[in-house]
Amino acid sequence: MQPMESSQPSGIVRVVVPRRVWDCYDYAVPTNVPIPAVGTRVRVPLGRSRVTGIVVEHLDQSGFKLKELVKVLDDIPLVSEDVVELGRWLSDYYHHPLGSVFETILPPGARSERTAKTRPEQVWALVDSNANPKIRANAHKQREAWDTLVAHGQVRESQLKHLGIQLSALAKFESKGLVTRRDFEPQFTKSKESLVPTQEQQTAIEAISAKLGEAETFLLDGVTGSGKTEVYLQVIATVLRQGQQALVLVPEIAITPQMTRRFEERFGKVAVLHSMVPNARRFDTWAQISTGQLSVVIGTRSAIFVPFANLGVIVVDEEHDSSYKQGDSLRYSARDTAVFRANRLSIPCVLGSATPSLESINNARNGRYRRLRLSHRPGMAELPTFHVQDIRNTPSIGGLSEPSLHRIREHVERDEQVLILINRRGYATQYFCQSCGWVAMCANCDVKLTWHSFPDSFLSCHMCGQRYQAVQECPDCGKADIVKLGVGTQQIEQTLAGKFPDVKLFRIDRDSVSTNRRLETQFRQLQETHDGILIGTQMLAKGHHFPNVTLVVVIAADNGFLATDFRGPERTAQLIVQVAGRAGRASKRGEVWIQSFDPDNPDLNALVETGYDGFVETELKIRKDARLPPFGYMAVVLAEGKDAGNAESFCNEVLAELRKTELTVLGPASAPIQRVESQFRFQGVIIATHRSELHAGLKTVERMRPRSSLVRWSIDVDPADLS
DNA sequence: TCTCATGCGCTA
DNA sequence: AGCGCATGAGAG
Repeated sequence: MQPMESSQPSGIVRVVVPRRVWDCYDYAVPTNVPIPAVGTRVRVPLGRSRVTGIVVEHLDQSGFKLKELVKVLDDIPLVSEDVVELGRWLSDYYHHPLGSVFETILPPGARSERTAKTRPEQVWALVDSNANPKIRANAHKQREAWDTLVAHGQVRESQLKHLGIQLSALAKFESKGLVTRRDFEPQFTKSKESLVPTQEQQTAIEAISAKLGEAETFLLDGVTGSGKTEVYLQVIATVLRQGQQALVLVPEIAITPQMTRRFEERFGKVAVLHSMVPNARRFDTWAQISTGQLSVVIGTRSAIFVPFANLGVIVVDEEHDSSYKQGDSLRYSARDTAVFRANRLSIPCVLGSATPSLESINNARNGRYRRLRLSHRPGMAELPTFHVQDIRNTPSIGGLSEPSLHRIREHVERDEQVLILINRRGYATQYFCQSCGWVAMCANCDVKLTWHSFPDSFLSCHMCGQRYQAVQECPDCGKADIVKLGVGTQQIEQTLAGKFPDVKLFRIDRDSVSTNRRLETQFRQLQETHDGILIGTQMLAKGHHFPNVTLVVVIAADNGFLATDFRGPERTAQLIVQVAGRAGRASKRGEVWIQSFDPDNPDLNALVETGYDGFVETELKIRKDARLPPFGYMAVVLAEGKDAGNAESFCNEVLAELRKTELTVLGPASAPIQRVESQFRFQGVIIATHRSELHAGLKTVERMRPRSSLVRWSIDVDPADLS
């Protein structure tokens, strides 16, 4: 591009830059360049360097002396106008710098100068499989390419590298009329018939379908096995018939294979987006969705930012799942963002869960959402019965009480499977000296180290990942009196191996199954056998079903019900109900026993006596009395720094400013984990009666800057936990 | 965030 | 004076 110092700009664009800044920057568009549309990536000078930004607005004039933009990177905008608007809302709602918001929104890879590929994938097929073309003897590459081609009949663009075929060879064959090239169309194994919906499903499908094109949020409250997915599928089928697109958010990729498979069987072509998809492909998928080449998208949290040409519905599956909340940088909730985006687009949003969050239940009660219930489980067992096992003054072996062991024996002897669920939240195996009380701690974080036996004995910090040797002698008193404290899956496994030497044990946790593939194998083995004991953590709550399990024993539930974090009880109840819902089949009703040192706990009792609905009643009352969410609006201010004094005093400055408003301000106090990676952490909690008060207050402090650049701070609106 | 200018303490 | 580093301001 030639320099254009004296030229009149053809227009002015306002650009967000990928920096942690609140403001946009204005640039002149050179005369011979067409004005790039809103959402287009542009290369612009910023200070001494050049950055890739996004056009967010067109202007006629600007009060600044403008520089010219260097290059327009996209022909079609990478970000849709509604996502540009979404970015503004996110910056406002989460009190986060606009530039940084767009860093979160854009797919990684968008910062390079590469343009996205919107052309569909190409396939080359042989015209005549018996053809014998003349290939020069020294053209080895061509010869190999031809042989591979003959072996495969046809090759896809994405296979070329793997097969070692060069594009130039294919081009040559094509020019000689030996191969033809066409756009790749995935085989449409003509839709497995949609299932015949139950009455309840039908009601839900009709209710949602009646509101296509309207801003309405549905809470699809359906017990495990009631067929929420079929409701999604049939609603989406209607949306596609109207020529629109659909977005399905899922919490984690570990649970998507089955979901994705079902969608592919029904719709053929489905775009999948998650962090394991390579950057370049994610980037291209974005572009193809924005041009309307792809219609159905399944993705994790960040898929909520994908630009759609014509979106018709958003589904958020397992809406209660905390992985929808991002824990750093822009601390957004993908579920709440989905509700907002759907509303703005005037399309329905469907939040599905067997254990809805208290927020969503409250929103359904006050009329913001419409609640649809699926209470039947076609072809499946009734939900198991719940019981409390009082383990005060009861002997226990390696975490399992005598009565629990007894019960396990009964079920095992009947050739049924047993599942042991360990509530691992904030609960791990610690390394502890019996003589002097020393506990192994991380040197950089104020966190007790977790002991692991696999692949060999070592200690690790779950905050920073640092590993330490598992010493035999106590570093404080020198005695070899070290024991491992706390119930871990390994310990339970050892106890059970001793008690039931003939029963096959399956242990499922992050230590034993490091890859998803191993996880799948474990699950498959488990489903093939009839007996066996399954020991695991919250990983068991997702996706898989255990038809032969008739007994679930829950260990360490008290950890959650008595947690200092106000969401502890909600999380624990959801975990227990989710796992219980995955056990049992039509012929055999299962039972769930929860071991507890605190059997009179109101939350626990409500859960056991009246199920999740009853728990919700009790817990909502507790939250209301304490003015906690969803009855109060909350934010957390967190300041971190190497120098504890600086971090604390800045936290205090922010809180002092907030105290000038009507808000309730608590703190500063050390964060529940006082130190992470050698940074001291202080936090304050802010509670408001009205959402608008909270935002007005935070607005007054959002742009504050610590005196020392070594102190970093953040605002967390609607925190998922207080740590 | 990144980059640069400024100014302070320290050394020589 | 000259270097290294912390601090603060500005970027269009």
